[in-house]
Amino acid sequence: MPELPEVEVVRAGLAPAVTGARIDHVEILDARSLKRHDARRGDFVGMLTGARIDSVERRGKFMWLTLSTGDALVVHLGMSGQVLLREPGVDGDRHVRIRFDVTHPQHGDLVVAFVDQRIFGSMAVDALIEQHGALVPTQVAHIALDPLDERFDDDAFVAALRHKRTGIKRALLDQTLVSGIGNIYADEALWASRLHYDRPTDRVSAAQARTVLAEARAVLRKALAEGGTSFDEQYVNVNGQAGYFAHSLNAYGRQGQACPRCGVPIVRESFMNRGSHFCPVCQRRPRGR
DNA sequence: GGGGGTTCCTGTACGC
DNA sequence: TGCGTACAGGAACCCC
Repeated sequence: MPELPEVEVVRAGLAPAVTGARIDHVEILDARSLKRHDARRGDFVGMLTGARIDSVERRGKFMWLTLSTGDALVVHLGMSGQVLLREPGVDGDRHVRIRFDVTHPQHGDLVVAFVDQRIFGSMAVDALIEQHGALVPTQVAHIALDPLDERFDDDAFVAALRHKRTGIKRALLDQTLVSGIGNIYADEALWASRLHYDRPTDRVSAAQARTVLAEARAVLRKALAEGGTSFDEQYVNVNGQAGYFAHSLNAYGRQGQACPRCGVPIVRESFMNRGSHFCPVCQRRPRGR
């Protein structure tokens, strides 16, 4: 499931292939993949056809292609989204929702396929606004910077986290506080920090907040270096290849297996409609929870 | 106004 | 074998 490392792998693979390319043709195979597109701003196909792709950007789990028209094509992969690069005429990918025919001045013709089994992802054409000295789509403006962004303000994060009145995992998943972290890397960062997922944020010390931020950074960087986390066919890079980080997980998906630190079996609990994996010894449950 | 529960969606795994 | 059901979760949305 795409979190920051997976989206960045896709962005980095897409950028050299499509930067400078012109969008010749757009085909919508499933309009549900346009749920983020505001039709009042214009027709999706019409706003893209003929546009040149100038760059491929990312903030957190959102990605966007800046266009010569001044707009951006926003991409969110959701749970199962993929962006695949294909040779023209090569069909056969399942669950293709939107298909783009592009022409690159050096690389020639290319097909960009937006594939999404569960349709939690989507695409949209959106206006760009200036923020933090950069241009971002309006629908991405509320998303915080991610911890790998050099402009990320550690002190502000620590203060905002401790000011909240919620559990620490819920806060880590709050994309307006810090972006790019999803269920897998939240569990991993909390395991590395020896913090229980339901620890109240107003009872997290400044030192602990810095630790969990540092561990989140470390796990995101390591996963990025290994090409992201793949459990099945739901996450692949633009060439359809899986990442290797699943082999490096310490807590996520390891319920019943020994904690790599203390040997006690990892526990999985349902929390926020998803699984939370933690070591019951290393990550003590907060009192009264 | 912020916290937290619900909802969207489909392929896979599993039980009967 | 086949059917029904639970499960996976990012983020918008809504209610309190």
